[in-house]
Amino acid sequence: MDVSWILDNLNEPQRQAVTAPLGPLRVLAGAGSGKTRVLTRRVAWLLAVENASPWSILAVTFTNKAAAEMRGRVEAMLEQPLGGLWIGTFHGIAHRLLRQHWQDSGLPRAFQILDSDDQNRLVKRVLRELGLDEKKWPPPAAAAFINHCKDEMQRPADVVDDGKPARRQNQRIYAAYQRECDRVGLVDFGELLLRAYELWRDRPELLAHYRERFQHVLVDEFQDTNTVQYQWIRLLSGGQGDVFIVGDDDQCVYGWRGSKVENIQRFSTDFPGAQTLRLEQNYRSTGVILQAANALIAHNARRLGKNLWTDAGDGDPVRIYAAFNEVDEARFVAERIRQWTENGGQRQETAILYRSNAQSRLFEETLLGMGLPYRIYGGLRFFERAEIKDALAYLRLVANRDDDPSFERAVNTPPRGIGARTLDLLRDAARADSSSLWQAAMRLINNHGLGGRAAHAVRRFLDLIEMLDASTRERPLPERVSAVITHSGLRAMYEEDQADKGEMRVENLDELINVTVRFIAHIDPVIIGAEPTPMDWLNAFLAHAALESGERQAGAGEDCVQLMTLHMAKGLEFALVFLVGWEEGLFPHSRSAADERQLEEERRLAYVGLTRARQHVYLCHAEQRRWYGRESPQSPSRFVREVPETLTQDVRARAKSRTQTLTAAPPTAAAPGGLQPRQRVRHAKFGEGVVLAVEGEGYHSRARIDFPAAGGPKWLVVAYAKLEPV
DNA sequence: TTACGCTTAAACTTG
DNA sequence: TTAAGCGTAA
Repeated sequence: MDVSWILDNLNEPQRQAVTAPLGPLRVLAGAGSGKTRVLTRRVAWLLAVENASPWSILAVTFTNKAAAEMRGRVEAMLEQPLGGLWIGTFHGIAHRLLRQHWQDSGLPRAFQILDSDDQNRLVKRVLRELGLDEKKWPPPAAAAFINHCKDEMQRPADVVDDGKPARRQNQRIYAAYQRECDRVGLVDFGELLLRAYELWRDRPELLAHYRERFQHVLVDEFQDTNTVQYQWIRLLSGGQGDVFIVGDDDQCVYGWRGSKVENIQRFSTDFPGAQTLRLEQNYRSTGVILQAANALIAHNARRLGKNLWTDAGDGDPVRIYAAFNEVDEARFVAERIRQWTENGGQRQETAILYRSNAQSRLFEETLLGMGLPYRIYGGLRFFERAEIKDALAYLRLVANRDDDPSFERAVNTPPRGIGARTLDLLRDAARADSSSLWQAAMRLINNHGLGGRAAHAVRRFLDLIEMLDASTRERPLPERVSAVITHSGLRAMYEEDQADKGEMRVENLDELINVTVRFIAHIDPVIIGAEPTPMDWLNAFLAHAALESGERQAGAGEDCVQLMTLHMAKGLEFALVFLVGWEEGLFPHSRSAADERQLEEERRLAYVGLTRARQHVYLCHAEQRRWYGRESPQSPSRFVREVPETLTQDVRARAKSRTQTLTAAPPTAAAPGGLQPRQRVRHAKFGEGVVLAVEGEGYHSRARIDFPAAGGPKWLVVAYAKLEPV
């Protein structure tokens, strides 16, 4: 058979990976080494050469985006739909299993998925019920504890009591929270994975069935797996079988979310006979950028080891810009982007990558001021918007009256006179006979346990939900959603909202109806089952809303400068990249500095940043930065130093002043601004110092000054620095 | 029940 | 600096 189409344009290691004999295989795929290509070709290889049935293949990714891309590429390559082939996220596949085996999983047929917002709300309520002070036990911390336990496959009973009161208390909270979820049929994200694991672990006949079926398992971004994901894959494959994993231990940057970089490292011991292949040829960046990235990541101790190379030539040095302060940094970056576009470069080929979102503001302002269109990634996603969550809360009450998080959200949105006082009464009543808020509300009304006014308001709310359900029960999903948006009063509330966002929110509510139409057209038959009732459609849609919260909000269209965090940039590439705020405390973040493991993760993030660039990369740091409203001296990140000097070039004077430096007098002569080398000066923050050198003229004339008290020499822009002669 | 001023704290974010 | 959460006042 002619299989050349599968092997076209593959280099030797890629070809080895695609054609590898069946069995456990670990592919260490460096940044830009053709990882997705290898994964999709491997699927084609299994189908075309190994004669695998689509039914026997399971491909797992982390994000919906990656899953969609993989499905699209494989379908395009094979020019046929993929039938029984399962491609999806860990959560999506776990969800599918639980829907199919809800009884064996101990779940109600119409179980609902809690997103992290709902989870926080529920945790809050549990804390209140346990009589715990929210100041002392912040709900997000308790939720984090619960999620961490589930990542680590620990049920409340498995939490080891180390005698510490905090842990004991968290364990109690976890147990109470889980009782609540189980009572009402709510499943959080961690629960999806853990239940799916337990389903197979506790039902040998089911496990045998899926082992028989999924002869071929492929996992993308394996370095990001957490414990339960890892053990789930291990359980399915029985530690052998055809398991094809792809990942890069140097790009594991989600440790704080449960990812265990050890998983990709221990694969070879847990899967006996596993082979390892390395994809090290990079098709993205210049030689200098790769050498810089290699040198930086070499400072990490716990690595499998890998060296990226290219035959594309060295390219430009890594440019380092020491800005005076954050304003200067932003101005420099914007100015360079302007030059890039003047030389014919596209704005969308440029990216400003920062460690934390708070850094974006100044870049935004500066780009706006210069009239450069930009796009910020990191806003809310469609299903996370307040108005959408409002509408979903009503829908969820329609689906399940006992859904307390939704009850709390919907009950006074729009305001209908049911305030904190009344809600407290409902909560107390619900806790007293461990029922849902809905049931408590009904009882209180019947027992006249509420004041006349409150009772009337609550009754109207209950009637509203019942009406929404009854009147649309047999109608198609889009009509039900439309009815909820209108009769709940949400549409009217946002229409009356004179504030800037009201109009957009109404548009979003309308878009929600369109989303349901598209959802129905693309439904996964396994999820919806045969002969679905309208209620099945509603439940499936609600699960969809929780699992696929949509693209992150982004600004204007057209050709834009791209602004995002380093985390969001993973997987993307740009011709020109600015890595900004490379200062100790900011990057690496001060919270990571003390711990070696976390520091290594920060370094991997730096590695991710560098390897985003195809042609040009700038490392920027400021000598001084206004941060949290305080002005503070900053020192360059250790990561700047970890890039060998032979690969870097300091950017000093502006392009404009380059001609000036050519004609400028030697630095021993009197310098502009009245500063001269060896002169002693005083700076408000850095104390006394000695001028080492001066360059440039006018607004951007800069001086290198040694401040012994502030940790050594710094470049300062004379116009900003307010230096006093001593 | 809502509105305003005070206190506090501040990474990264998939499903 | 800013945004969110909370207690007190209207």
